[in-house]
Amino acid sequence: MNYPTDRKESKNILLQVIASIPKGKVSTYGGVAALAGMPRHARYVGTVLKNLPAGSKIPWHRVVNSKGESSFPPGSDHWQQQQQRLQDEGIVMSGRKIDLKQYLWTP
DNA sequence: GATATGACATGTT
DNA sequence: CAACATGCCATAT
Repeated sequence: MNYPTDRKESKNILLQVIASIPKGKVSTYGGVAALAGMPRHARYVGTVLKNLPAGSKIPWHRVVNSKGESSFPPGSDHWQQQQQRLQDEGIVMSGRKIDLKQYLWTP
């Protein structure tokens, strides 16, 4: 059998990957997709996170775009949430971006 | 099934 | 470095 074309499965795999990002590190949408074995599905990762029930234990804040920025509109609630949580994990930001060279999770 | 949308990525200006 | 253009692909209408 090939790789999971079942939406249900693939979604769980993505969530599992995201859940395994260690505290203090981050990953990118594309990175998560790749680690989950589905290249070019960066946008799908976003779609999945969007549908997460509020209060989910999934560390969605550890997923940023390839530039190391939050994908949310600067200043928005989610944006602040994310910034806050990342900072609480010891991640230092230079401006609105974080240094992927330093914080990107590489298993 | 055609068209639009989006928590993306990458290459060009 | 920032703005713009293209490519990508699952979902929603």
